[in-house]
Amino acid sequence: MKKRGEIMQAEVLAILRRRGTPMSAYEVLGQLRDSHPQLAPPTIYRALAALTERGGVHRLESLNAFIACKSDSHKDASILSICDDCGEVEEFVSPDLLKALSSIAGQSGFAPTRHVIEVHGQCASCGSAQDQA
Amino acid sequence: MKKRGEIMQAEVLAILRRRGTPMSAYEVLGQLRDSHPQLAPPTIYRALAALTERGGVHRLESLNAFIACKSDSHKDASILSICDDCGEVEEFVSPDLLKALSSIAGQSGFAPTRHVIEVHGQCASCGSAQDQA
DNA sequence: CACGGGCTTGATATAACATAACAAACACAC
DNA sequence: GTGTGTTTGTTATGTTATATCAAGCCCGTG
Repeated sequence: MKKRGEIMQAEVLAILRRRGTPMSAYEVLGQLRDSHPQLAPPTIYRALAALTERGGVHRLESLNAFIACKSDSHKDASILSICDDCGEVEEFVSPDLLKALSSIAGQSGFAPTRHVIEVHGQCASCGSAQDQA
Repeated sequence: MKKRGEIMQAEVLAILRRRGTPMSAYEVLGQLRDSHPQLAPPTIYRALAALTERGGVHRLESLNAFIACKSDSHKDASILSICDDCGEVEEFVSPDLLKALSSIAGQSGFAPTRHVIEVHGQCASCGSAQDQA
C-alpha cells in the first residue's frame, strides 16, 4: 500500500505549489476534500511530514504552516524570510551562516541536528507600498 | 487594574524559572490553578505575551513552548539551542550572526523585524550519556 | 494458492495550543 | 460621581496535531 501515500504527497505538493504562500495543514486538507471528501487530518500530516523530510516542503515553525520548497534540491537547512504583510516567503542557503550558527551553539558541547532559521519582516514590495501610505 | 496583570506575570515567570526547561502555556496554567483555580487560558497567554515582549521569557516557536530567559537583559533576538533529549535550552547572543542573517535576507529588499533562530540537537551531557549506551 | 506476519494507510476520536468576543472592574479626567 | 477608555476575567470556540485502532496490501512460506 505504498502508492496511495505517494499520490497523496504529490497532491499535497501540487496544492502547496499552486498557492505559493504558506498554508496550514487544514487549508491543504480543505482543498483536498474536493477530490477526496473522506480525508482526515492524519493523512495530511503524514504527507507533509514525508515531504518535509524529503525536502520538498518547508515547515514554517513560527507560523505552524507549510510551503512548497521553491529552489528545490537543497536539503540543507534553509533560511526563510517571511513577509508578515503578504505572506511571501523567500528561501536562502548559506553554508557559512549555518557553520557559524553550529559553532556558536557548539560552544558548550551541543551537537546540532536541525536548524530553524526564520526571519519575519516586510518584503520589498510591501515595504515600498507602505511608504506611499 | 494594572497590578493584577503584573502579579500574574511575576507568578508565571516564577514558575518558568523554577522549572528551567520549556513549558507549554497549559503546563503553566496547570501550576497556577493550584493557587488560582479559576484561571483561564487567555490570562496565561496575555502574561506570556507581555513577558516575551519585555524579554523575560522566550517563546520556542518550534516547540510551542516557553522558557524563562536566563541571561536576562538582552532584548535582542537570541540563538536558542534545544536538547531534544532532556529539554535543556541554552541562549546565545551574536550580533555578528544576526547582522549576517539580516544581510542575507535583505538581499532582495526584505526588511527584517524579528529573528527566530532555534537549533535542535543534543546537549553535551545527553551526547556523552548516549556514547555509553 | 491460502494464510499469516509485518508494514502502510485510513478513520475515529481526542488532545494540545491559541484566540475571539464580550462582560466586569478599575482609574482617571472632568 | 459620572463618563470614557483601558485592563482584566470569563465563556466559548477555533485551530493545530496526534494517539489509537481498524482495514488493506505485500510478500514469504507451506
